[in-house]
Amino acid sequence: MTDPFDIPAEPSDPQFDLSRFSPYRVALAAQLLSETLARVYRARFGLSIPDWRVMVHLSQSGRASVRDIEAKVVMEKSKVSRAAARLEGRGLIAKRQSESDKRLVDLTLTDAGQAMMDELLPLAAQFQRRIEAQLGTDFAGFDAALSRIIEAYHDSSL
Amino acid sequence: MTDPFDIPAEPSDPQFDLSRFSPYRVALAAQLLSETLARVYRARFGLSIPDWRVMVHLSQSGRASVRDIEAKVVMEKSKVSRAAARLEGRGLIAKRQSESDKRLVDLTLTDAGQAMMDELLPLAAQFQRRIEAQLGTDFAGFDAALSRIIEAYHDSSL
DNA sequence: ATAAACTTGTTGCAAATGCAACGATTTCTG
DNA sequence: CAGAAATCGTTGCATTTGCAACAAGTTTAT
Repeated sequence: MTDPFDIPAEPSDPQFDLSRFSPYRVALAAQLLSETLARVYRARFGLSIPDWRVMVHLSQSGRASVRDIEAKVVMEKSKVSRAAARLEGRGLIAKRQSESDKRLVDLTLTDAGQAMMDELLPLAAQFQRRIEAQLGTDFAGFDAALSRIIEAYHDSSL
Repeated sequence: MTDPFDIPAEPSDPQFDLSRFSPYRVALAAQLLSETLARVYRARFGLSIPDWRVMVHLSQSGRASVRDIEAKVVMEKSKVSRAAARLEGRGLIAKRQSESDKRLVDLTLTDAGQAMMDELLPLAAQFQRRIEAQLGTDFAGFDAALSRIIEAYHDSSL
């Protein structure tokens, strides 16, 4: 990927405003949304955000290895591994060595984990609807912009 | 309990898609942008992101207390305090007790710090222009949406 | 067939983080 | 004005994080 600063040079504004800097604004929005959600996850389900991401991914994919999750939800594999260990300890997921490739670990939700997600996912869907309502007509551009950013910077980073 | 691996794993809520969940997408975009920038800050200036935020805020405000920075850039005060200690150790900022209120600490850039920002800020401005170019017509809605999110969740969180 | 190279998941370790507690100061209240 | 309450910045502590190293397993190349 090209150097982030490698664009045609122009006279730079002497006035730089942090509060208008998009990377800062995105980080701030992410932090505020995460904190709001994390409070609910933790209070109602005892889940950290890494825990939550693993659970949600498993509820979608049905079965996944640590590596699958690492790639799909963009978390360090050690973070995934530790989340999986916690969740297994709580009986929310099951871990098994894969038959086809014994390096891999198959992760699946247990019945208890499935039950938790049946309760949790509607709340997440509700939150999503709330955000879309809050953003109104700006949501389309917002979502499109996120897609662009995620695609543009995906390979250049981990 | 049933063996989780006996059952062909089924997604519990086909309606919910993590990759479409806005809080997740914002967090991912923030992470990718932060990693891209953090590489540059660290490689070229030896600054972590907390360091960078403190430096940028000081270059704007000229003088600020830990409390000011905590509020403006939404970082824990201990994080600000430690960043300030690091930066003072490197001679990039100066710390002194405030005259008017002796609980406060006045933070200012040193000449060395100012020189670093004179080199750094044009790169940041360049990066901002690059993002705006990448997002094209979606940038307006994107930026408006960020404003709404930041405002809506600002008080409900920290 | 076999050694080298690579992949996967876990763990040790150092650094970063969040939170609470604290001393020092200032402001509030009666 | 005095005592209580609040604010500010730092620090101790436990937890979390990222990175590198590692064992176990698989693929590649000769």
